[in-house]
Amino acid sequence: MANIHDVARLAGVSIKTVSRVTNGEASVREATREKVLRAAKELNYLPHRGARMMRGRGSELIGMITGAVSASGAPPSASGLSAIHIVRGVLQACRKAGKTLMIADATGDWNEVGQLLGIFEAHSVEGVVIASDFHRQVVLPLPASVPVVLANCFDAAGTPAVVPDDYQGQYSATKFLIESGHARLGMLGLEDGLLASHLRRQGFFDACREYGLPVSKLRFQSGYTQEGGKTPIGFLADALKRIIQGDDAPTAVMFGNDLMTLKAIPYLKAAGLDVPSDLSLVGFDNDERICETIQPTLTTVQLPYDAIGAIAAERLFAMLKGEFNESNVSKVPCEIVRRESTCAIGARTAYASSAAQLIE
Amino acid sequence: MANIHDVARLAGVSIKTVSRVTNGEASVREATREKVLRAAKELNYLPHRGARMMRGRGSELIGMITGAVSASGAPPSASGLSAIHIVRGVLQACRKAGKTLMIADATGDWNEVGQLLGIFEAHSVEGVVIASDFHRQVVLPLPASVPVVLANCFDAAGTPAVVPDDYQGQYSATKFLIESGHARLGMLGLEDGLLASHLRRQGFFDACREYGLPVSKLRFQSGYTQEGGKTPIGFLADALKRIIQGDDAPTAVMFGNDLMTLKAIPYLKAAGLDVPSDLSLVGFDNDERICETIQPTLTTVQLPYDAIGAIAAERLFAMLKGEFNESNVSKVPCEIVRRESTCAIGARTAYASSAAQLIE
DNA sequence: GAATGGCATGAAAACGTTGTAATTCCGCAA
DNA sequence: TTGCGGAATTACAACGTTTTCATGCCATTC
Repeated sequence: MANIHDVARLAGVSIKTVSRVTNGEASVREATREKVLRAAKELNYLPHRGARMMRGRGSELIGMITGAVSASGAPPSASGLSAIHIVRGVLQACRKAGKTLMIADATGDWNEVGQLLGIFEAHSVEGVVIASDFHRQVVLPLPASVPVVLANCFDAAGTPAVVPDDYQGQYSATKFLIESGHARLGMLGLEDGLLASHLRRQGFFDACREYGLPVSKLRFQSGYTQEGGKTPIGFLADALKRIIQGDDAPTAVMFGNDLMTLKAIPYLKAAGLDVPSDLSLVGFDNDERICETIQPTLTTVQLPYDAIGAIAAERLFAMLKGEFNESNVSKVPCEIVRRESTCAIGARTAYASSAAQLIE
Repeated sequence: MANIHDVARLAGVSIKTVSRVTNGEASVREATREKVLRAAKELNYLPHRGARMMRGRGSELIGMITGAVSASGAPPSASGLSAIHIVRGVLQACRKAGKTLMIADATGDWNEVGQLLGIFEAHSVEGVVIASDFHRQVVLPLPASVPVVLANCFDAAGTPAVVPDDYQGQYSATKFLIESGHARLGMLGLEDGLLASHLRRQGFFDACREYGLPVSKLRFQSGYTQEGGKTPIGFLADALKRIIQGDDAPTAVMFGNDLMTLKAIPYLKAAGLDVPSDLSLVGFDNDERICETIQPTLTTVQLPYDAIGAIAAERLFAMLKGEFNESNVSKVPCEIVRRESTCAIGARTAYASSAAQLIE
């Protein structure tokens, strides 16, 4: 393969001029430029990538570390939504910006991140997006020598991060229900200990307080977990029962994710409750495979993984351009997606408060 | 990032010795080797790819073109299994071989493949794996100037390809049922026109003929489709009804994928049929999110996407080493995965052949 | 004891590109 | 003509690795 010297010789100029032309720099006379281009074409010249990398030039390469690929197909963990959506968001942003994405899969082992960062660096990526499978705080093997943006996670060191606004999401959903006329609400949250669980509970309670609704601890249940893909149906049913039984049973229940909402529906049916006329349901995640395919279609809060990925990538691009970023953690709002599983309280038919007793 | 000089300094040797160690060359005393490795580890040293490439080594970079990422979250298409599993297989093989994977998403548009190949080439990848979302024949924008292996698809030009053996998969499943004592079989296949649909139908019929079972066209239904994520439940129910009604109703039914099996179960229940005592069910794909979580767990034929990805990558590596490959298309066997939805015919209880009439 | 040869190691060159700083070119005003 | 300023161009030094060749060391052989 011809190199820059061959082209320079053939065109009768110096190698630097060839370099200028191939990089589209200014200060090259048109006649010279054409000479060089002709020579390059004749020799079928392509700049050697390795040599370019060595000079630290922009590689147009973005790295991404995720566990989403190896987790694919496995039963969902804390959030029902696959982090592959974050990958998708990053991919789209990269494509728009003309960057190429290199993906490394940490197979869920956060300890591998350091090594993977090294590999990316060896390939001279311009920057790296590190995505977590769920919203949490992490510790990076610092200091990373390439620009890093965290997606769906954040650290104590102040690394730029993009996370979902779980608090606002649940707050908005609660507000939406209240403004639809619901005065008694229930919630079956994710397992305790998760950051999302904590934030959403807070959003739920705050919205209730703000509207003067009684916040009954009884109507908030959590701790729903999944062990090795098997859903402890019994637990779900028990928690659900505690939420919807009694005289002042809620007219709407919000869930930790769409999947548990899906699993709850048979129990509600067994209890003789119609959705949404007897009970409005609100999921979380906006997993379209669930929300759009069940009957009735599911109103839910969107966990904006696509947007998180896209925004993380854009923040990275901004950093690469040297733009300074004031706030370290961007919170992406979780919008409510209205479908058929909720209705205004006016349209609600009689609610058999004792129906919950039928559940076993 | 530390470079070879830093390591050499820390280890108290020359850079050449470090180079020898990192490349596994002989002629390094064990004590020296250890010193170097320790220093490299401490500095988190990784050889710079660019510099390596300049010395004529490969980039250790593999490209992959897929539509799986952009398709994630969307309702499944022809096959219920996401092609992300193929990505996973490729990723694992790459990791094992010390290669780094670059992923480009064709967003389902096959016309983009040519352009993406160009981008990969500009990044001097050593080779590319192109994966299809479903088993089919494709046309490449030839000639690609980098080695290419096709996964889950093939072309007429004889590009090396790795595909699932749909014929053998359905043949094996049929044989398995027959040898379990089932003498009347039904099948609800994928939509017509799909290659997989054709091959599996052939496998089903051939196995039946081989064992002298009557092959009733009536008991084979196909054409099940999905439009924009909405499942035409009515169609599924009708086809199912045609298969299981009548006096000589089948004792086992095989489906085009796990998802349609899942959707069929409520109808079978409504018809008063117990699975597996009245009717054995066999899915296709081995989508663990479905097979392992429904009751009873689903016996199915594994669509070996992971293996396809891994084998495609390994064939690519072999090509890169200059190994010549005789056969162009590798067929990966589809193994049956036994779970609870099938039973031997001896264990079968009385079967109400008229039950199908209850379905509406 | 000196010469030989094999092994472990090191110094310096080379790979192809880009960045830096210096140099040449060119048109124009003095 | 000379001087000047800015544009165009060039020479040369990096970048981090591998390769080539030279060297030091030690045991073996004569």
